[in-house]
Amino acid sequence: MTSKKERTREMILEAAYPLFAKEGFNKITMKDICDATGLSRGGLYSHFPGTKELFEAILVRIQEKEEMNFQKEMAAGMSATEILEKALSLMEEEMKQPDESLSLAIYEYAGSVSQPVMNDFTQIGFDKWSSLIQYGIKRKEFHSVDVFELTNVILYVYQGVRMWSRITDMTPAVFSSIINHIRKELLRNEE
Amino acid sequence: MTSKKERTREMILEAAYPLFAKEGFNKITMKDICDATGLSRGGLYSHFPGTKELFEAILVRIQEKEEMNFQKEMAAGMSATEILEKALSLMEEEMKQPDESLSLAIYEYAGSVSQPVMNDFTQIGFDKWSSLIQYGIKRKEFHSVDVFELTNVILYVYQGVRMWSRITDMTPAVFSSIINHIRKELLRNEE
Amino acid sequence: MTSKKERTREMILEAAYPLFAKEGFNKITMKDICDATGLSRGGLYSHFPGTKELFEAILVRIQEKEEMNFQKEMAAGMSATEILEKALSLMEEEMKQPDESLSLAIYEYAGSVSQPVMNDFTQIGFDKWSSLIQYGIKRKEFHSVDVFELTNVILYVYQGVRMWSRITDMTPAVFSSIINHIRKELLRNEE
Amino acid sequence: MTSKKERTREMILEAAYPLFAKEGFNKITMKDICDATGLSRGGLYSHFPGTKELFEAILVRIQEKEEMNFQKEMAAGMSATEILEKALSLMEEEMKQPDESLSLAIYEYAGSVSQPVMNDFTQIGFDKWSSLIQYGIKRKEFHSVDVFELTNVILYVYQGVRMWSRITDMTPAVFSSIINHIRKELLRNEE
DNA sequence: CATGAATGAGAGTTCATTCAT
DNA sequence: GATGAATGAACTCTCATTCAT
Repeated sequence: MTSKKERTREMILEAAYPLFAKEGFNKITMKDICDATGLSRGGLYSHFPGTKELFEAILVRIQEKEEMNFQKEMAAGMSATEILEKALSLMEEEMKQPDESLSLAIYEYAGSVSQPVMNDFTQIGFDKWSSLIQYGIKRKEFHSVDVFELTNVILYVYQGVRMWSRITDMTPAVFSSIINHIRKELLRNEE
Repeated sequence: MTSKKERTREMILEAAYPLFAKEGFNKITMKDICDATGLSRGGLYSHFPGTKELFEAILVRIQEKEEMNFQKEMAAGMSATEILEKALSLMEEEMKQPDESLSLAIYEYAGSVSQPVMNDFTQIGFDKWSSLIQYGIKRKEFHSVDVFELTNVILYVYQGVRMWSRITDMTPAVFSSIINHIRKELLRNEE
Repeated sequence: MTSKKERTREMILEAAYPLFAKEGFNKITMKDICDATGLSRGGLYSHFPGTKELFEAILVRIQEKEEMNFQKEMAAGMSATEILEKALSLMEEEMKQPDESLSLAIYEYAGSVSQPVMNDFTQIGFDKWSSLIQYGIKRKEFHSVDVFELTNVILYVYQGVRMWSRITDMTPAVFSSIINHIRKELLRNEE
Repeated sequence: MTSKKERTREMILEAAYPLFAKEGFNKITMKDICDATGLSRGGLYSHFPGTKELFEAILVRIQEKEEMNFQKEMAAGMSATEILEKALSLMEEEMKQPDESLSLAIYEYAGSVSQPVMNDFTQIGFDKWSSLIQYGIKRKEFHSVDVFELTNVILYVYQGVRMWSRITDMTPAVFSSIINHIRKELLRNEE
């Protein structure tokens, strides 16, 4: 059974997530998190020594979730097309909810620590998509595209949209045009 | 002759730009800008009432520069391919210098004002690329791609890279793969 | 037992009173009160968000004290003359100690908030004196004067003296002449 | 002919008066007076070294006006009753216009200089009323009241009303009750 | 002289962080 | 442990005052 301390920790991360998603990293203070969790100053500090460490804990949780993707499906022999469609749907859904994106917070956080801490993150995303594309090509479901190139395009166009959708009015048509582009690049029958 | 006030104002913007580019919007304080310009508190405040307004002045200058693009070249009848190649070169150059990018600052700034101030910005970029692509298609230099779709991909993959290159180690190979993707989508003879 | 917070709050009010009495409202800064209380900036601000609210807390305490006057004595059937003499003595004492008067501070404070906050104060003073005069008249101890008129005279001549004694040299003879005037207006046997 | 410098000086005093009347002494800054006069910082400073000296210049002008009172009328043999009625009318008018009163500013100013500077002011007012009352008694128009006492009452009840009328809602009935009291104390036929 | 850009001291305010209870 | 009062550093902002133009 998880200890009380452990549960409080989870509760804090849960409560802090929307704050960071909404306001970014720099604007959020320990006081904000006290207010959001209902914990006292001292109480919060006994769990996390600062916003930096707290945010890192949130990142770790996300990373754990991200890692679980595609591997199972590919191992189970699911069709590449099917995996792709599921992934694109999810992507499109996420694009539509910019308020739940940690993007801004991640950028701010990464800018406030000296060294490139997001390398792992990028690597995970890169591997995920690379392996899916290779899997699709091997199964002749996908065009034999340049894997490196298309992976980069997918990764960064997605990041670009998530970011800008927070700060400009962006219609769903934009999201689908992006999704569509990716699909067309990969799938034969869409030609 | 420009007044002294005007010259000081320009000097402030010049000095503040790299600060915002390096640290983003939220982290920069008026004091930082005092230090960077050598002005006193009061002196700086007599020019700008806060970082928000100062940053907006920087944005206006950028926007003015951005607006001048492509139109002249197209009006002069320059080949679409040539314009594209120049633009892609410039893009690649900019990708290599994440420290000079205001991206992070713009995101933070946009998040700290209530509503979509960046719509104009996006519109300008969109129009620029849309018109170039249409121009290229009309001149049979470009594939007859979906203009809306490809413009979006170009815009946001560029923004994604600029942002993400600030916070991860990104090799030049990534930049060229992106540039290459765009080129291939548009130019016939690259197929 | 009163909480620590409560006790600190009282201590602050106690320490701030003489500052306001001596210097008025506008001249006193939160820093002055920090120095007077020995509290740090943050400590003081956690109790009061500014001089305005702090001063209001002082006013509330005074008002609570003021409200208790005369009612008990009249209810107990004490002679009007006796009550009056006690009140006049107190008044004369107060006139002699301009440094303890909040008058200036109250004027400044009242001028710095938008609308008539002192109406309650005036009303309390008015009721107090009105009821005493009526009580004295009913008991045939006082002349049957115009209650409204004499109440106003008493109230404002007192305020005028308190104010003006802060800023000119005023001899005790002035105080007694005022006190004497009030007494003569009310008491039969003084004629 | 008055020099230009002289006229600017007068203009400054004229423009500054309503500021002090409305806001008191402490709240008014040299900047406020710059704005009100349209003068530049340097320009204003070449006339007055600070708000203190500027306000003193205003006080001197007022004092000069005050001094001219009653003496002429009494010398001309005008009836005491008539002089009194004129004075009371003026008083009542002034009470009705608290916004034009410098009272608050004077109190603040006096509190901000170390020594009692308002003695002259008080003396002038005292002499004015004392001599009128004596004049009226000598002419058998006034009751033979205690001159010292009644002069004090008149002076301070007036100051009290002027002050409080700025900060509470005060009906005209209050003003007339005060005026009436003074009249009754002095005039026989009002008995 | 007048102007107004600039200085610099100091007020207001907020929070990360500590520590007695 | 948890609490929340208190500290103190740092930031925003305002003006009296100066001084080059």
